[in-house]
Amino acid sequence: MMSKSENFFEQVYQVVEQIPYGKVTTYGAIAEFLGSKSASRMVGWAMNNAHTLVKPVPAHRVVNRQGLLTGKMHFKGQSMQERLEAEGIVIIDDQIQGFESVFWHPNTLLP
DNA sequence: GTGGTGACGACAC
DNA sequence: GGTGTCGCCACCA
Repeated sequence: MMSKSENFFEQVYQVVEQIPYGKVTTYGAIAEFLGSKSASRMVGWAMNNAHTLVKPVPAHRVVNRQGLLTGKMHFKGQSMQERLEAEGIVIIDDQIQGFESVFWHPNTLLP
């Protein structure tokens, strides 16, 4: 059968792609949704691997628990901040303003 | 097969 | 209250 390892990453990609426009989520929230809240590092690593995916993943909508654009350095072309601002999100000093207002929980996918 | 690393988070001191 | 350390799981050398 298929490797279970892909399931974890697959879940991360699925959740990230389901992030609605103008909303953002955190690594910890995704990790928690997957069942391992402490596996936030794995979520970040999944984003790194998402780079190799054929399917586009809005990784720019994923920030750390503080609402800081920690992974912006990994983005090519336009900055991560520009993309978020284009969605109506206000960012000052790499920090999302009203982070709680734009914070989207993966749990929203559940009924 | 082992060790080190990583776009983080929470806890201990 | 800031700093330091561990934990989590998967990938690379």
